[in-house]
Amino acid sequence: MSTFDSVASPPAPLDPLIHEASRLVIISVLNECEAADFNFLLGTTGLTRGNLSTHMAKLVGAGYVEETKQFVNRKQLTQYRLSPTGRNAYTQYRADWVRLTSGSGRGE
Amino acid sequence: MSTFDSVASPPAPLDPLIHEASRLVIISVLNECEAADFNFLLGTTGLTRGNLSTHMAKLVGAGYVEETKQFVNRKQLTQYRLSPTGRNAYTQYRADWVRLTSGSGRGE
DNA sequence: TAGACTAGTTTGTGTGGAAAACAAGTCTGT
DNA sequence: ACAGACTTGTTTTCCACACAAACTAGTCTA
Repeated sequence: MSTFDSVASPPAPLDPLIHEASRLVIISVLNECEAADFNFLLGTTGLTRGNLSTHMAKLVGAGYVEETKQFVNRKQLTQYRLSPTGRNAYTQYRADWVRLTSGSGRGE
Repeated sequence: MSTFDSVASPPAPLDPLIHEASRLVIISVLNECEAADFNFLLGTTGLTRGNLSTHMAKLVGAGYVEETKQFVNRKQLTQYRLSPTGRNAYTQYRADWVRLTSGSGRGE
């Protein structure tokens, strides 16, 4: 038996889908704005189209974000909004992050 | 010219060296404990040896962590501590993260 | 109807994180 | 004193995923 066998708890694993930097930006934007379209996110996040597209696909695929596609003025308009699941996950993520960076509950 | 040209500020880029989940755990542990040895980090982070080794190498390489190797009781003992640079970077990272997740300064 | 623009998606590529394999040294028993 | 197990890390291999370039689909202008 080593000195450590199960002394310290394995830290809360920080939902990778949210923790990834680009998606964290996207989600935090969506958390403020009730809904945001593709171009707005493009501007606020600074991502390329391809990148934004794949990240959104993942978030939608995970059920964190809801997608609405429509045509306005004969143009495609894709809008995104955080789902309740996504909002919960984001809240959970932030709590985990704070706990992690504040020393796992032992107090600073 | 598109609707967005430089409307929203490209968000603060969250130092990737710190943001990566495993290293974030490591650094936050080091930020509490004045110094920690390899096995202690192994226990608290839950990483494998190989993994921990490579992450520490990166942190040391970046100057965020200082490494001290010695022999105690004929055994190798490697200790790590956050450097001033690392501590600053960590502080900066946390500030960036908070700003990001609080809505880029527009206030929640 | 050709060419440019908008709005997004799909496809390659390279980085880098995770675990397996390896290395170097120590201790224990016989 | 030598074989085998254990400790303490390091190196190597593999694979997932983020990024950007290329592509697709539709609209507008001349």
